[in-house]
Amino acid sequence: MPELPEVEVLVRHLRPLLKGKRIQEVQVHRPKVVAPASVRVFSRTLQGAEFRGLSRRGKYLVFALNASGRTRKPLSLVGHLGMTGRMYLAPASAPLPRHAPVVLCLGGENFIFEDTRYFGRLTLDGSALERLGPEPLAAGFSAEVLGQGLRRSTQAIKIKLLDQSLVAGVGNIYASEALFRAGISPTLPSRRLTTRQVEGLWREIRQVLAEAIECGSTVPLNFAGLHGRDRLFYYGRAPEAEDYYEERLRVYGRAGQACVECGTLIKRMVQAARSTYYCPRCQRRS
DNA sequence: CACCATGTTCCTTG
DNA sequence: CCAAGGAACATGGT
Repeated sequence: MPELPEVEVLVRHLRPLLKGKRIQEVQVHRPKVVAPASVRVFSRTLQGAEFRGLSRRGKYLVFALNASGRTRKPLSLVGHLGMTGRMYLAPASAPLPRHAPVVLCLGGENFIFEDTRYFGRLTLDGSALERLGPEPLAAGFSAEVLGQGLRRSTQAIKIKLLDQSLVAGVGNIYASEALFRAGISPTLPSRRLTTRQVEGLWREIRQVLAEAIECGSTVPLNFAGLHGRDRLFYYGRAPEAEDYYEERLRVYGRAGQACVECGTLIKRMVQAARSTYYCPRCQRRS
C-alpha cells in the first residue's frame, strides 16, 4: 500500500515507537520475505538487536539497529511494503493476523509485518537501494535532473515515472496524479516533453507527494488496520465518512466521473499492464 | 467465473 | 548492450 508519502508517514509514526527497543525473538513465517538470507541467519542476526533509527529511501524503510553482543555492530534492516504490506506495533497478547510474514517480539509488544499478498520484503539485503534514483523531495532532484533522465527515453512518460531509477518513490497512483496536474498526456514519449513540461512535471511530482505527506500527517490514521478497513493509505474519505476528509485524488480511480477542472469524463487506459487515469481534454498531446 | 488491485523482478523478444 | 512487453509472485474484493 505504499508509495513514497505513505511510507514517509509510516516511518515518522514508527520511528519514536521503535527507538531503543530490543528484539527478543524473531518469527519468520514466510522465508521468502527475508531472502536472500536464510531464516536462520536472519533470525540470528536480529536476535538481541536494538532499534536505533528509522529512515526512508524511495518506498523502502531503512531500520538502523545495533547488533547484540560486545561490538554492538550497526546493521540495517530494509523493508518494502509491496502492494498490501503494513507494519505496526501490537500488544504481545494480541492474536497475530492471518498473513504475517515476519514478527519481531520486543517484550510487551510485537512489531508486526503484515502483508496479505506477500509481495513485500523485510531483509538484511540493501542492494535494492543502490538502484534507486534521486529522492524527489530532496535538493538533489531538480528539473534539470529530471530532464536528463527523460531525454533519451522513448518510453511513455507515465511508464517512465514508475521507473524507480528515474526518481524514487512515485507509484501508479501519484504518477497519474502528477501528470494530470501538469497537464501532460500519459502517452507522451519521455524525450518529447518540452523544457516547460519537464519543469511543470517536476513541480507537480513534488507538490503531490508533499501534499500527501502533509495530509497523512494531519489526519488520524489507523496503522494496524482495525476492522479490516484500510484507513492508512491514500487517505481517501473514510468509509463511514464524516466529510472531514476531502477526496484528494483528482483522477486516479475516477474513470467515468467528471474532470474536476473541465467536466470532461475521466478515462482509464492500460499501460505496461497497469491502469492509467487521465483527462482527455486537460492532458492532450500536441 | 470474470476482472481488478498501491510493486518489483525476471525472462523473452526484437 | 538496450528497450519493451509480458509473466510471475499471492491473495482478496467486487
